[in-house]
Amino acid sequence: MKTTIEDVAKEAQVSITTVSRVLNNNYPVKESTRKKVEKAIAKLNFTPNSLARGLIRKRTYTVGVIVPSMTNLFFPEVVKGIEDCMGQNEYTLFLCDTKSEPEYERRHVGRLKERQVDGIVVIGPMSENIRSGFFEALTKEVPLVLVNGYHRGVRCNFILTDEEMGTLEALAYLQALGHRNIAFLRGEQIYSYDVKEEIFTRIMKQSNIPVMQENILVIPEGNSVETVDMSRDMVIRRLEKENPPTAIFCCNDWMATGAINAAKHLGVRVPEDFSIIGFDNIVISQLSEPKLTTIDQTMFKLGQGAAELLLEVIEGKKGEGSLKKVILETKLVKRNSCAVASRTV
Amino acid sequence: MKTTIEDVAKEAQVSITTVSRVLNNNYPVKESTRKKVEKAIAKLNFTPNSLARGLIRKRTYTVGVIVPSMTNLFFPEVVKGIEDCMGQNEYTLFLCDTKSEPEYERRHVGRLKERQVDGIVVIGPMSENIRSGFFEALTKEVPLVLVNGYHRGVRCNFILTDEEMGTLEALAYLQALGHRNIAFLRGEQIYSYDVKEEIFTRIMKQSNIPVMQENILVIPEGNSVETVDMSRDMVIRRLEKENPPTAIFCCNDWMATGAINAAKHLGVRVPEDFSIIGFDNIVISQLSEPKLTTIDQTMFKLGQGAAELLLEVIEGKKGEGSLKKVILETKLVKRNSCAVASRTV
DNA sequence: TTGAAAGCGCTAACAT
DNA sequence: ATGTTAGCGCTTTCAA
Repeated sequence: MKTTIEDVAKEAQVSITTVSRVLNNNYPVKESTRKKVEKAIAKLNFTPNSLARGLIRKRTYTVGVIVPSMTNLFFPEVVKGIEDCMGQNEYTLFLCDTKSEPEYERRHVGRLKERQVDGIVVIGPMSENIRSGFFEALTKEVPLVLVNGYHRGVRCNFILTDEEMGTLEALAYLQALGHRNIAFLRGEQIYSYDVKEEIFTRIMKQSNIPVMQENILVIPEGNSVETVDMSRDMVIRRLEKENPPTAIFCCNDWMATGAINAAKHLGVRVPEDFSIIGFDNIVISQLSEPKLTTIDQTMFKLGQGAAELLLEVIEGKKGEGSLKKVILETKLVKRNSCAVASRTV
Repeated sequence: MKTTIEDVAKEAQVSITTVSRVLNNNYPVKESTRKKVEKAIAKLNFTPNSLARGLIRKRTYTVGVIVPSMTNLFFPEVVKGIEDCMGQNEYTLFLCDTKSEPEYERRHVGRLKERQVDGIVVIGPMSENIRSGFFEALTKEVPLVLVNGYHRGVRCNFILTDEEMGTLEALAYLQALGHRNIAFLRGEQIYSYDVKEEIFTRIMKQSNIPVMQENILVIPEGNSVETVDMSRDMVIRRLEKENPPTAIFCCNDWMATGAINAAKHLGVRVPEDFSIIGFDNIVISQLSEPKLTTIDQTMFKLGQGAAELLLEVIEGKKGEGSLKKVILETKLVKRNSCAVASRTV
């Protein structure tokens, strides 16, 4: 049998209340008594049961973190930020992997509620569950923060990076280097790619550069190892065609890595003959030769920010009425994959 | 106020016992009663409180997972394996990041015990805590499985990959390709590097190849982004010296990536002029050009295996006496960074 | 097939 | 400064 507060009380010859008091250090206890109790605790190797504590206090000091994938390089970075902040506040994290299934996402939320978490943060929430009102409803039940995946008009707490500004900055940088014939590489389906493409098109128009359809490159899967090879092949094909671009904007670093490999394959020099800019600044952007110039999504900060926001909501307990949308700035990280355009169109 | 089982009972006009029975589906309940209760549950949007349940049952269906780092590419893969197995068994994971601090590791264990987890798996446990007997003592208190970090004579449940065999296989492969002048690249301190170096030295001796001290390359930090650049510089220096090796064995894929970058920097062709073999098969091994030949540590399986082993221990409840040591085989993954030696010493 | 009642280990009034 | 006691929300005998 596990030792309980009662065993400790007996051992120290005091009441369980007193033991509780030295445990929580929230009421005056005579020094000598405290010593006795502490000795008993040590002797019995007593560990308080936080289930019982949580049951009464209605506070568990746990939060749930839901991610679409553990192995994606982006999410662990965010989780780290959350853990960094929450850990300091004595919270422990539940981690749930949805494998990008809306169904699993809902199920995990259910389990977390059963476990009486003090709050939930969902990184990259599924569109389906945002649109259906699932998260709006959840917001009324439990402190909730969504990281990225922002949709207009959805009444939830959000924290996100300003991908529009980031795209703008990347494109401006390329243009400042003299590039006019710029390709755009994206994956299918995901909302943030749409946003980026829209901005790409707009900027090209504003600069009076006709957008060639051949310069919009779309691969099926945007966020995995396979993405690298898909991107590589796609870029090779484009580079071999007429009027090859002098630069490429990639919607994330996986794609940009593929672009670097494409150039290497063709003997095209990066950045002298071909400039490549990525997005996210995940760890692989520092692994290539040359190292990738990219837009930093500051994932660690995103995590910290999510945690801070969640803490606010938990403390606030207002539930509704005081929803927040926090937008973090992106940052251009200049490394070695971009240079002045060597030729003009 | 949250709705409780009592509210449901009132709504359905039955006793809480009956509600509990339909919740757990463990005693006969008349169909019509069940319907009533289910309707009440739905109407009140009732979620059972698993703290209360855990308090009674002495079973929480939670397990703690402790990792030295979230962002290391190796650990998330293992965690995914654990989650895959545990998730199917209705478990939820607590995730704890120790930042490689023995002190944090101990503190997290303490918190997990308070939370009454049914078991704990520690991935890459800190040597300090293994040697001090901390984990041996813990084994007597709670179901515990250690992933890697095996030390002889330590009475804990272990699961690990056979790194000795893996090293052997890698070296044999290199030799079969005709390489005799082989370099060895490692980081400091970590036990598994010691094991690998020992084998390297032994094999060289067995093959009557004098081990040149210049061929043992040691960098300070073996397991982070910085490792790539450190390795790159280290390999460049070696390759520029007398009698350069025709192949290199790298203790992990970060180092191997650095080696590839070194070759690229020097204009040395991989694999034609220089063969590189890595270890682990983390995701970056598929990103480089050429793709890395490496030894697969089957991290996902490692995680699954750990989960299965933990489940056994939890069910078994024998606590001691029945400790297990599970060893997984590694696998040589032939990709494109190794080829027949172009010259001999 | 159902219900009453005794806790699980702890906290927090309320006494003393 | 310390102790008594009533629960927190649930499961599980035991009885009906």
